[in-house]
Amino acid sequence: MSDVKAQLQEAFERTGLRQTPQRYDVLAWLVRHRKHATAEEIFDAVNRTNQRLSRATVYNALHALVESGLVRPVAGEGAAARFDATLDRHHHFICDRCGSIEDLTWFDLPSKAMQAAAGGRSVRQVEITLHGICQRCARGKTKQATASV
Amino acid sequence: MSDVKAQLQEAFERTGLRQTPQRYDVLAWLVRHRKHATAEEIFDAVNRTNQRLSRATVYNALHALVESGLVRPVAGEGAAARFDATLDRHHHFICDRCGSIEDLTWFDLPSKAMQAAAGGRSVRQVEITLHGICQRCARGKTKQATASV
DNA sequence: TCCAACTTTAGATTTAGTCTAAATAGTGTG
DNA sequence: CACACTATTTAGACTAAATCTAAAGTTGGA
Repeated sequence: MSDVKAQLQEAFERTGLRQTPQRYDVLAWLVRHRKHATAEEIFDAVNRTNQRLSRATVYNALHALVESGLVRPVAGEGAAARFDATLDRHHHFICDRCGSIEDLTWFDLPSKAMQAAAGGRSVRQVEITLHGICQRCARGKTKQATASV
Repeated sequence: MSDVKAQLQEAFERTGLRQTPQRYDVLAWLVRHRKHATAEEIFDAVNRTNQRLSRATVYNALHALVESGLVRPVAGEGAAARFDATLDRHHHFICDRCGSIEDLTWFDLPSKAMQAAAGGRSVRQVEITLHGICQRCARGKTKQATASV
């Protein structure tokens, strides 16, 4: 319990992210409930104990936490937004800064290890996305950015 | 040109998806423009040449195309919707049927090949998601589903 | 203590995506 | 070819998710 508390505090310090009660609550909830929650679920849950917590703050907190690497956004379900009609196999690269998506040439995966990790589940498709800074942005020609949520 | 046309027709036949002018236009546009477009961009573009094309139809068409494997949804930018506060490394499994997200134990990737594919880009993080049918759904205990876009 | 920067808040606003009911198009059968 | 049946499209209303805004509240450092 207080173990977790210490761990979280340490995490905030380590990343240099200012710790506010709201951010702490959001992170703590996410750590406690290991499900992959939506912003709305987090809002509802945290709001139940901490009455006046604004929806916008949940989004702010999540942004900040993702930014500093303590939380990872996962694209599930209908959260697609972009489409790709390629019939050839390839992977993707997404730029943290400008959000652009680029195709990468295909490389094979360790299917043995993958099968093991998948357990009994039947796998239809594997999706690999690398995140980082694209070459345009690296060269400082940053156009603009829309931060990821 | 007409080469592409034949290829697309072939693709429709192969997947058994009924070919309609709207679906054809959407797929053709996606093939021609290799960018990873949003539904809105596709709507705007296709609508420019094919005047009366409804927004809903673009979504319908995309659904159908994704369903039959001709188009792949890519989660970019703000399209996250779910969050995950884990400090331990892991991969994800998303069920096509019920949309649930499960954690998979970590397995290493072929970093050599990956580096090569990444070219000069600096990679901060790698994200791996397997798609398929989860064990609950496989057992027929399907609760319900929200189809992926 | 005071200031400046940062954060939170409530609620309005924007945007993406879905839904609906009616019209249209396509398919197979006799 | 006519028929009935099913699938698809349409416009626009609707819903839900996320962002924005301006004002109020916190915080840490000089």
